[in-house]
Amino acid sequence: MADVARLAGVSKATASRALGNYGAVSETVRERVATAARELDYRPNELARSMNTGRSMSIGVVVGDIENGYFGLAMRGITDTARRAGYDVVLANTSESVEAEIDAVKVLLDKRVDGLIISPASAYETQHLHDARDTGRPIVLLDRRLPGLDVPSVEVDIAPAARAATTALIESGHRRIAFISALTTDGPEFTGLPLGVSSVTDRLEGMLQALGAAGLDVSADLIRFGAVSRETTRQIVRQLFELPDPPTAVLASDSVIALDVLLALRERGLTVPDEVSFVAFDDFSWAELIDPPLTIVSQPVHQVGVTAAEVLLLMLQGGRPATQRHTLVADLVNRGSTGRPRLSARAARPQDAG
Amino acid sequence: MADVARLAGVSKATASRALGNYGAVSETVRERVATAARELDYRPNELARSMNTGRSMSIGVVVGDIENGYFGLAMRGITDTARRAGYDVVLANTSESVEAEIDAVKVLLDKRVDGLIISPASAYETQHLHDARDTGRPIVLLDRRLPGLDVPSVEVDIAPAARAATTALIESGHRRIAFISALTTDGPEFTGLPLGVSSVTDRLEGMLQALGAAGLDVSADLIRFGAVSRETTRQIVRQLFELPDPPTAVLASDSVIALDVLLALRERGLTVPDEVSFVAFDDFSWAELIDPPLTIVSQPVHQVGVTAAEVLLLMLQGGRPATQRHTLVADLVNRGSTGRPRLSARAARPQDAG
DNA sequence: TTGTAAGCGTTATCAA
DNA sequence: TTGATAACGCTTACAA
Repeated sequence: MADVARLAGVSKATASRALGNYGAVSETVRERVATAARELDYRPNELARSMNTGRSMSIGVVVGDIENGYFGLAMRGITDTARRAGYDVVLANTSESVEAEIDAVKVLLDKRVDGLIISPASAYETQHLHDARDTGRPIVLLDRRLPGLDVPSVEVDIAPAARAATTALIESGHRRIAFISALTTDGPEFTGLPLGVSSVTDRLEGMLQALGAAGLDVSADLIRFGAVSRETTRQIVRQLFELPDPPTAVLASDSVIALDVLLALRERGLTVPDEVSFVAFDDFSWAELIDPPLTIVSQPVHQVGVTAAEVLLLMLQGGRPATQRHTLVADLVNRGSTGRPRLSARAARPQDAG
Repeated sequence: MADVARLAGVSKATASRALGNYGAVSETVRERVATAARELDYRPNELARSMNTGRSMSIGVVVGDIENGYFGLAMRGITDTARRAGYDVVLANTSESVEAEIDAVKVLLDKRVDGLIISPASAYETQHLHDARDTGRPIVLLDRRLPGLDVPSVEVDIAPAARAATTALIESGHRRIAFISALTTDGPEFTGLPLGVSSVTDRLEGMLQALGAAGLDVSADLIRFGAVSRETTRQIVRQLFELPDPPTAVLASDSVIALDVLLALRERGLTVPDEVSFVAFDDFSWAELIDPPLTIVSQPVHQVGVTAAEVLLLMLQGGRPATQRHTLVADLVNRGSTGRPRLSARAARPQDAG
């Protein structure tokens, strides 16, 4: 910059004003500086710039697993939206570990990101998020809300769709409906809502509402967590179908689980939807490709990312979002993986396992 | 920092040394400073730190489409590896647009990332990458190499697997084998190798080698580009199967195309593998779930990301990678989507289209 | 409209 | 082992 100023025959301050397009600069000087800059292949040091403007023009995004299609798609919405507004995105992956999240938030804050979009790993350990908010930098929660933390969240209103899906199953005659999630809980047993992740709570809540409305009991043994790998999911499916009174329908909490459950079902020789009805939350490309095409609760995932970025952008400009809870709608898409339960499916088939 | 120094009763320089763990500081002073820092909830300004160390401890990653599972998985490998070494990742998505890429590289460089991992959108327009390299900051190419640019690349050695896949098809009796890619080329017609993206070139080269070795002609009309959306892919499939001599086998260049081709095939009532054999490049979760399970050329995508990060990290530490071209191996996984061609498939079925 | 000088929060240099 | 002081490369008063 000093070189540019010298070549243009002006002071550093004037050159800075000319290149930064602020303050008052005469047209002739502006051009002279521009020419000098081009001549010298000048590139601004955004670090220095950020240091005294106090704005880094970067936002931090903290997600559980970028490898998961859900976050990939949301990420796409975030980056595109942020970029259009001149912001860059610093990505941190936590593997759904709170420790990693704590660390990521710290690092991002130290690097002076202007704001944060976070999909918090836990609703219980949130001190670091309170601290982050207390730095004054805006935070937006992605896909999950936090009861105790007063910051905007962008979510999908999934409970109604979960309820609709469950109700449809009940109306088809299902009485034993299982729910499988990757969420890790204290114990393997379901002990009640809310859970550590609101988006999972909402799914379950919708399901329980439907059950309740139909006067059906909630069987804690059909609500299973910790499906974090193909192997654990397989075990869960095994346990479920070795129950004296096995489920006739299964809800999978996301697309990764859906895949593993479907694989486990097939391994056990259980056909969908004849022996087991199947519904997956989340939107994923192959849902309509497989046989049978999957009944799913579709979510506007890309839009979730876009909206999260928009809300953050608004706050970055000093605005206050009209509401703290931004919800997008989910849709139940009925396809071929759900149908009437058949008696044959109610017989446990433990011997079929591979 | 000044406050911390004051509270600890030392100079700014000493406090900085104590907190930054460098230089010589007595144990007592170190503790005094640490206590003061804790007391004041001191957090370093990494921007200021970066400004005079010249290292931002951030790397930039520029990919075509983070939404694509391939990049999502590679990204996971990159972030995890970088994080372990203390680096953050700034992500830029280009939508495979060279202009966006040029812009992204500029911004990242201005923000002083210490290095770059790029999956270049084009092998033709690379001036910005030469410029980037000339800044002295290390660059590693991901998934694609650039003939004219002397920087390390991390790729999958996919030509042999592509050749093996094609050879297997030929040995099964196939003579008309189509290749469909999303790559956008100058014209719709295939005019020869290399193409603008080396990973696509390699796939095709493997296929052409197999054809050549079997003494088979290369039909330019079976090599199709520009399958950028479900609709264009559908059109390509239509054109292919309305040919007087339609293909009996199709190779899909990646998982997104695979999905769209499969959908288009189904729409036309073409069954796999009875009427059309199908092979997809890329690794994706649902390949073994669908019916028939897909024959694929599997790639260690996560490892590609890890290796790219490792090579960059090495260069960041001043090292020189042993080789400029890092290749990982691909495997042909034979499953159910390939088989012998049947005569019936050779009859064009133009009327089946939706 | 322009220039001077101070400041952003660190680390690097050099002397003590 | 420590401290004073000068960078780092910009922006921002304030004055001219």
